[in-house]
Amino acid sequence: MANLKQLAQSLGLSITTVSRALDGYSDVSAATRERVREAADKAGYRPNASARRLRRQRAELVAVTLPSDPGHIGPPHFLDMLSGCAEHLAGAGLNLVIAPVPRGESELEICRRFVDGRRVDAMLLVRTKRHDERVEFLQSRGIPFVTNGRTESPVPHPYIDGDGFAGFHAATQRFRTAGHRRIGHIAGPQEYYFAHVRRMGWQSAMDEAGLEADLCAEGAPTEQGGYLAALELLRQPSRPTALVCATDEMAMGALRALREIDGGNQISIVGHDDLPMGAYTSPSLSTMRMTGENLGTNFASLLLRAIAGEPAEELQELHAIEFVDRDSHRRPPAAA
Amino acid sequence: MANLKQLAQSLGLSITTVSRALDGYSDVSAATRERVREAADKAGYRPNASARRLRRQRAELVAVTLPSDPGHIGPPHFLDMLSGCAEHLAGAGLNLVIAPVPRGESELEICRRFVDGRRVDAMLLVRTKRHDERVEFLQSRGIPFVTNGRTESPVPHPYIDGDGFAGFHAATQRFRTAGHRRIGHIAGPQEYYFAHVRRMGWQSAMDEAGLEADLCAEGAPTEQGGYLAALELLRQPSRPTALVCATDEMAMGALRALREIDGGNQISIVGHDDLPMGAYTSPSLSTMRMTGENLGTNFASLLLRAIAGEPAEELQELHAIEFVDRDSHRRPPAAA
DNA sequence: CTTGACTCCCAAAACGTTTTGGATGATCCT
DNA sequence: AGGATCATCCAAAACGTTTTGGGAGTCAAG
Repeated sequence: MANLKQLAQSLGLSITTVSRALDGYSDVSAATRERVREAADKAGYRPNASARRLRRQRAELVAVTLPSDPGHIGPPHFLDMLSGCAEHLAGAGLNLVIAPVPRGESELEICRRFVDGRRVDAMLLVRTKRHDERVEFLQSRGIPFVTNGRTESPVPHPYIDGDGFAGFHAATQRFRTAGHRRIGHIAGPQEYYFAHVRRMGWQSAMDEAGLEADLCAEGAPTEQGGYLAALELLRQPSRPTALVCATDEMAMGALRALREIDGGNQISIVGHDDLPMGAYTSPSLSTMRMTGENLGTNFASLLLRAIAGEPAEELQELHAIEFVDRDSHRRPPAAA
Repeated sequence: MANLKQLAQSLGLSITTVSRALDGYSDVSAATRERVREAADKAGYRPNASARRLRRQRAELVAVTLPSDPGHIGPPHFLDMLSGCAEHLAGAGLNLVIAPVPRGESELEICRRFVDGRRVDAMLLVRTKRHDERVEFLQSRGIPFVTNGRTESPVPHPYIDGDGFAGFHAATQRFRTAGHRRIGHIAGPQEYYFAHVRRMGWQSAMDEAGLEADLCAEGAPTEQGGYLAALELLRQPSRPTALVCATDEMAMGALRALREIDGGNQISIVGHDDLPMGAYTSPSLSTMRMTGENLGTNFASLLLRAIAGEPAEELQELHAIEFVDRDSHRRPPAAA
């Protein structure tokens, strides 16, 4: 309610002393420290955030950019992630601001606005591209950041990601072991790292099995994108008997396509992300998910360490992918 | 990159003139204005946000508190809402910070921290209670805010809400018209306004139909809460033949209870919120949703008007509820 | 009595803006 | 010529902190 000056005046002390008393410095006597603290409490004093920020040259803020394209908004538990992340950051005196990207503006411009206007001390990036200009920009500015998802940047940066390659490799092998030979892949836009690496996982498993990796269709990372991509694969002369889909949303679109197609209920399918609604589709959607608890907290602590100056190499977390065993992947391999 | 002083020095002008040139004041000649603008562009100058905030005595920030209890995180499209809201606010130079509530701290304390530390110019509140201490606090401080959901506060405040009373009244009537007589209600915690008003809607429709409104069970606003509440109702000597549920999550819990109970597939059900996954349950979940597009944008513009000083009475939006016609409400009324 | 160490306090600078209240000439009117 | 008006510019204050670099005073040791 009041400011430091008024508080100091009412106590007959200097601004300096009051400030230092509240910050717990040892060069103010225990007695006055107590006296100051009491008065501050009673007055409901809170330091003015803007003033402190100006003086300390820190924004006490971290921004996370939210891509506005539908289907690009990241993992399903994104809000939980944000919430956990914000909570952890708050413990370190940082607040999380969300930076949506308006139509017509690029994510890069948003980063620029936040960073060059010194509005933030650090940034969080989601849905990284293989070649990500936001990453390059932040690196050029030397501002700490952590990405959710890797990139192909030549200079290392902190990230947290799931091992999509291994996950999709294993899922493809699982189908192969079950007897499938025509295993298709519904891929996301290949400029995204996650989409690319998932496709590589599928492809590598196909190669190792000596199977041709020709049943691949790419689409937008949405229900509709998955639907269209699935239709494309189902029009092929020799249909797939199993589909490995880049995301659950795409998998749900693929399920819709399968329902519309004769014999579609004979085709196995698996997605990725473990969207809650996957448990309710029919058949319920088998899927994969990143292991490790509370992505948000993890994300936040990586960021805090990055701010503290730890080198990027020590701030890279690659988590295993676990299979979520439901019904949609158990169709007979011979049919279709 | 640079600051005003350096910019001024390099141009041989005063700080004042540079500042005013950039802000487009008319007391600097068109020629110098242009010259300054070019130099600023080339230097990539952005005013330091903290300094501006301190001087202008505005935080340029708005906070929204996120309750951390599971199932309390508000509407399903909450993230979309936040995103739309943040985007709209950004147009007015305001950024949106999310303020999660850590365990052991109350939402009120969070509000206090943000408001008294002058970290924000305004606040957004979600999941209001009938008697909401956050609302009282913000009113006492005179800081602008908008709630998502009404309260019973004696002094009016800006809000945006769906007409839950009418929605649940209509849904109950719909069951009555279809021949149901034993229509139950699965209620959310009654301290929440939305939960209370939805219950009142059901009750009033029952009263009008001359039916006894005794089949009501209250639970946490989660899947599990709905499950438990449904079991409670199904244990009654005379079971309900239809259930009106406070939220979709609770309705999905109720569906689970029905699956476990003999004859449960004969009981009609309807939820509220239009969660995306409701389309995939079996039976697909009939539900309700608030009309009006982009809640977030709406929310933001109400807030901007509140900041501009419009009286609260003109900033209250009550939106109609529309029925989402799927399968779960079409079970025969006679069974069970 | 001096010296040094120690405790407790403070004045002033600095952070980078925005805004107030002129100052300086030039131009125009009478 | 004298005054008024206008177009440009600027010095300095202010916003509320944190931090630097001491300044008194006390006390114990030399």
